Amino acid sequence: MAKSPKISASHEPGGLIVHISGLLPSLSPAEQRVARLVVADPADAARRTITDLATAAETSEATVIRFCRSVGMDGYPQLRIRLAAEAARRIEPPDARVVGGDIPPGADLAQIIATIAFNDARAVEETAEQLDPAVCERVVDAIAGAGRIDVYGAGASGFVASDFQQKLHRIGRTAFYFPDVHTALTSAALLGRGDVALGISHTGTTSDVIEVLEQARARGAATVALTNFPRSPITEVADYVLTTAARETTYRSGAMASRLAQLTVVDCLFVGVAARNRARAKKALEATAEAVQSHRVGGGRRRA
Amino acid sequence: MAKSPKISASHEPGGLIVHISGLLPSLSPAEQRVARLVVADPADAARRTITDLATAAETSEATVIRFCRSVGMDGYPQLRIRLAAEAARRIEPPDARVVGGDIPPGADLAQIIATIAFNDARAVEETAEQLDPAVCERVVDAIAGAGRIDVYGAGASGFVASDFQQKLHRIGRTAFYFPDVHTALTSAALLGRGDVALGISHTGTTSDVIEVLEQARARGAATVALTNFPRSPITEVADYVLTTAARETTYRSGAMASRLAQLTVVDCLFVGVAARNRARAKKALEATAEAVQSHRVGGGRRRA
DNA sequence: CGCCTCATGAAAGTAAGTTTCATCCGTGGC
DNA sequence: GCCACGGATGAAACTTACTTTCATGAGGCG
Repeated sequence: MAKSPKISASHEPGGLIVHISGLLPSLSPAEQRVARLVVADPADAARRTITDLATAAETSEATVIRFCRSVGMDGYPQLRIRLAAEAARRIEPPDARVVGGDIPPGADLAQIIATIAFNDARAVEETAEQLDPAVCERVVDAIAGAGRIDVYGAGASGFVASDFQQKLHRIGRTAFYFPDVHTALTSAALLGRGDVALGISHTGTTSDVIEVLEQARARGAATVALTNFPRSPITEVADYVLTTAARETTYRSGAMASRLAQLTVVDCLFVGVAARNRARAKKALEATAEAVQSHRVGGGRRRA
Repeated sequence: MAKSPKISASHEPGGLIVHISGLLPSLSPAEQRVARLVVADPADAARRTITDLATAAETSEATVIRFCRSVGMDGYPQLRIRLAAEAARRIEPPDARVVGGDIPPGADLAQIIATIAFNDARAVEETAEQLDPAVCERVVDAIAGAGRIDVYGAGASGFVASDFQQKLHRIGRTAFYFPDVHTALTSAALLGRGDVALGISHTGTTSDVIEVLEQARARGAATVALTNFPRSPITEVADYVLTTAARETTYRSGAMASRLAQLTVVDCLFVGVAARNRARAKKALEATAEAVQSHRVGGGRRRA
């Protein structure tokens, strides 16, 4: 299979910290220790010398340098400066207790709400910051010109996939979503050049989705991956990689923020596609809105 | 003037750059050359090495160090970091063009992304702000103690409903979602005291959802409405009303931000319920996570 | 079991930052 | 005119930080 050059976001304009946490699972254990220190307190890390940081991470200077390279820096001094800049830009979070992403056992509901909202909003913002408009553009082009679009996703990502399918459908693009792997595989087998397959997986390791995307690619379709981890397996079967920037890992915040981030990306694609043919998209949307009108009761803000 | 080892205890409150330009006249000629370079482009200076900067200022490294001391720094690395931080802070924050909520016809993708993310994040934050923890508490209580939970929603809200159902199911609560009105009505008819019915409708006017909620209420179940409009029809059949705060109205931003706001609310409820029985919820989540483990590739980290 | 790949830190090597010190230059006193 | 004197300055010695190289060992695969 001819592997076309993969397009992914190699830039990390918005947040270095976010970028690093996205790469975290693809790092070696020792590098992860360094990464965690850096992410936990960027300003502090910027103050440390390389030897100091190495000691704190219980590893050698060499590993710290490797870590720098892994996240795309030239060397330690560059990382230091970027971290300092990042830390300065970072606005003080509203409330320390809210930041951890984790919710303390004794938390009351007000606290829970604040924490979740903070993390959700952050995920959305940071995702947008690190999204590469150029890659999006290519994906939008592909979707806008596609004969058919298949959207794949399992579990929580399945909802997002399904949502995107519905959106595309509403503006008159031929799009499908399959809750079932077998059906999805069958569909992928029928894709061809000019079609698009979009696979969504937060971890990037969902084998079902990867498998289907692989199939689609083998058939000549353009493949797009949407994941939180830019070096996860799913990116290897994708022509275009779009990443979210949800930092949460704990079970409670679980897939929550990542879902919102995924939806944000999907919305951007959707609006991009709709903008390609504004008039037609608008007409289609109005038609579909009208279709459900009879299922609305008066008294709302819509016409009777 | 001149140089005594330490003049003032070097507190340069507002800006390092400002501080430096204030000291400029008291510096020696060679130091002034350095200072001017630094003030002219702090970010650039931060990137340079000491030798580099010395050369650019047509002086020696020693003088650069002297300059560092003169402005109250320990040495060159510290200056560099402070400069990087300073430069980062200087960057103009938001961007007026993004705030409007509407996307202009000629917008490029970068603009689209910024706009959507801004509105999405805002919707999440504002929703959290106006959510009434007391009402949430009651709803959480009801759900936590319910024999059965039905979640209703149509169209885009259907995804949210479905998502919530899945979440509740994962922590061992008996929850249902029905994509079809008839089935939903049937289910509602079987609810009773101690059960909970949650209806989601952005506009609050979706007759299908209202009808089902009404049915559930008639059977004695506690009814909860999640809508953006606190006086919409759906609120009339609900014991508890939770509202989102998505301001968007145009077709483009359409149901997008509202969906995220709904998800945020749903996540809050979910975490609230999970927190009611932390141990059991955790166990259930771990068990379900384990169940899908075999559908993930590369259990640990991925490619280098 | 042998081969390979990869992660890792010790140590060697290089570059950056810091200190020391001799020189230079202007100033003011004799 | 000559000579201290003191500050400014850069060359070079020196120290520390950063980077590379390489040997080792663990884990995976045939």
